[in-house]
Amino acid sequence: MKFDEVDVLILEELQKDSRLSIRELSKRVNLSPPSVTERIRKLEDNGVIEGYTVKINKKKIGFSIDCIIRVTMKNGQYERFKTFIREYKLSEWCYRTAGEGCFLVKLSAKSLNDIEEFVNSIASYTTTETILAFSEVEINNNINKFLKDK
Amino acid sequence: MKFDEVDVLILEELQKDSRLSIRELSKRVNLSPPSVTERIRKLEDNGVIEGYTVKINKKKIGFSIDCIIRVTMKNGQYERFKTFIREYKLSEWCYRTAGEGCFLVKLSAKSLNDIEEFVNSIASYTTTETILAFSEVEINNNINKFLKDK
DNA sequence: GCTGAAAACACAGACCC
DNA sequence: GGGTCTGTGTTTTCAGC
Repeated sequence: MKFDEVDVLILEELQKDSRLSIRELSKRVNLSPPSVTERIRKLEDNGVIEGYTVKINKKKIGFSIDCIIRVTMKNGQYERFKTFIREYKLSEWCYRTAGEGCFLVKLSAKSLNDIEEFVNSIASYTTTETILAFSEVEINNNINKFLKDK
Repeated sequence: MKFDEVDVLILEELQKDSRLSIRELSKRVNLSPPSVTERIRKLEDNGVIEGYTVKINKKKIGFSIDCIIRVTMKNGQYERFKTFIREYKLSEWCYRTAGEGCFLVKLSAKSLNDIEEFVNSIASYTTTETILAFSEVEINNNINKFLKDK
């Protein structure tokens, strides 16, 4: 798809605040409101923009422990695990991985007990390695970081 | 903080589409627009709502490889690595971890060559284990999943 | 890509339950 | 805590260029 600097500017501004009005957005990128609307529509149609969401601070609502768990299937029951993890109440993301282990899962938990429960609940058909996160290193995720210097 | 079902409903709707107007939001949660505005303001002030952002599909803009790298420092140069990773052009998130390894880093890359470059660039003071992601398992991240059944 | 006018919306104040 | 009304200014949308 076509994709110019103005599109990147729009994505940057929406990344910082997706509730910005079209009007304010149009001022920041020096275009008229209808033009900005049209560009956003195209980015949505192309699937570059998947949606707009709110960032919720999980720590503020009691989920103070982040951990990543490496899950290895004992008997190749991949689909069983996938079905389970999609709706598991503490799961945030999950990747099917190459190398040691079969899945990498991120949990957001209230206590270590939550994590023990998780591990126990899949222990019959998996083995696990639990990696506790001490802290998160804040990363610059501005889309421009990925696209510049080419 | 206080936190009732209506607050959860508001967060759910904003999670699905943060560009909703206050009016539309108020219809969906059966409250008047001023009340919804006030609740959102409180959620923002309390830090539960950290911000509003756009979901960008990285695959659509050429970043088709996801990988997670376990980084171990040879000489404890944690700050050096943190400073590096914060602005590294392919990094998406990073955790300081307990257990084997010191950091877990997620990269979004265009090619395996990108990943080789990353590993090479920190090889002098770290050792790494690269975990390629075959695919992502789509997780239900509705905030209600975390809060229900208590 | 732009403008311009009509319709929809957000916000603030005053007031009440 | 919640709701309404009303006024003001802003924003979106759509037609036409």
